[in-house]
Amino acid sequence: MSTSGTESGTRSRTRRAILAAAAATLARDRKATLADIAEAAQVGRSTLHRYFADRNELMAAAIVDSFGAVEDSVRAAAIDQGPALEAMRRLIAAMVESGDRLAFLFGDPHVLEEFTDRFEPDMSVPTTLDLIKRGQEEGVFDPAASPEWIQRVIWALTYTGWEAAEKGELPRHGITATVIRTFESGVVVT
Amino acid sequence: MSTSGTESGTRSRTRRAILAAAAATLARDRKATLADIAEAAQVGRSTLHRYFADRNELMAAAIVDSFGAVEDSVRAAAIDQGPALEAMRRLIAAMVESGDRLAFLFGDPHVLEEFTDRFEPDMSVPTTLDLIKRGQEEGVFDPAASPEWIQRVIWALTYTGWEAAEKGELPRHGITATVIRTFESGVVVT
DNA sequence: TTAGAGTGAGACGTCAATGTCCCAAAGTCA
DNA sequence: TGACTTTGGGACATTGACGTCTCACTCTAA
Repeated sequence: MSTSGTESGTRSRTRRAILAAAAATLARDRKATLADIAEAAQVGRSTLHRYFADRNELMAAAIVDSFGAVEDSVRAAAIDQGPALEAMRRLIAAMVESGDRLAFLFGDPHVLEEFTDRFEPDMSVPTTLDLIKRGQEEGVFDPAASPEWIQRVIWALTYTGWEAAEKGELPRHGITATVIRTFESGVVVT
Repeated sequence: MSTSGTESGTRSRTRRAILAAAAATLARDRKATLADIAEAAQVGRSTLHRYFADRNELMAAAIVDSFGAVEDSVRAAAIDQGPALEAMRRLIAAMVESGDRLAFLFGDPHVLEEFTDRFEPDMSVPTTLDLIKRGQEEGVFDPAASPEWIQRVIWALTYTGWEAAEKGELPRHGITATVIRTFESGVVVT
């Protein structure tokens, strides 16, 4: 069960299917049972327990996994390069792409809080704040808003876009543009 | 137990304490047990059951109650009067004031969905969507954004403001101004 | 083909939350 | 004060989710 050891292809695939199903299922229903998750992963409940002894272990692993997925996506956006405004657009696009994972991680405020000690200080969140601060220094982001507030707004709008698409109110391909537009200019015509 | 009958002052007070505690507690922890809610209401668990037979009944009553509280608050904002922009500012202020109740109602998407059939919206209260459409006709709200999207943005920002204050990142008295500013102008300096 | 890896189904036992009931104590009002 | 209302706390049974375990079956790689 050590993460360091090499896993057979089959086991590795099953493990990932469970983790992905956990994130996707819990993002849509926070009260989902382990049976629900196992079903979503097309796996028996006993198999799920074979990989993750208890709910906490699964949660911790799913958080680390989802966080890693989001990190990869954000890393690919290279948000420390180029003008802050353009970097922010790439960041938002990357976050929207990780919709499921983000909704799982941030949909329930308690999810992350209870597991903050399970993983090491990450790269993506601090760099988001870095990007915001850089943007403020460049004079493109509202200096009256705290970086923390702006970060919350990004999460909130991204989640809202994901949720709207989830309910069919917004086409998937339109999420990014809509979120970026609202994030940048708000809703009032000037 | 009929809602139509007159209730003694004591019972009425107890009932309201339970409903308010339910909304406040569930807004902060969606997994709160009935024992948690009873404790928050400073009431015995058996007393809670005396007023609400089961969890569903309590949920339904709490939703109706919270919805009514928000409706009252919104009605006082008279959002069908005056310029749409100013009406929107009053609406947002009213929503921020109802922070707890809104966080309870909209914090978990499933809460409302499961109980939509339990209550009818008060038709005498002008809806948020009406105000948004009016604003678009007046040319003050982005015509490229759907009214539903704008409504979601209002909810999301209000909730974010409430949450930020809840975690001490934002002073209570600053929520409204911050939410309005972000809602109207976004985050990018033009 | 064959041994071993991996799996599904399901039987248990456990546990926390729930819902019901009762009764003594405290509160309320005439 | 005395009748009536309301409450708190505890005993109890029920339920659904969990976690553990076994066994027969399927798949995979040599």
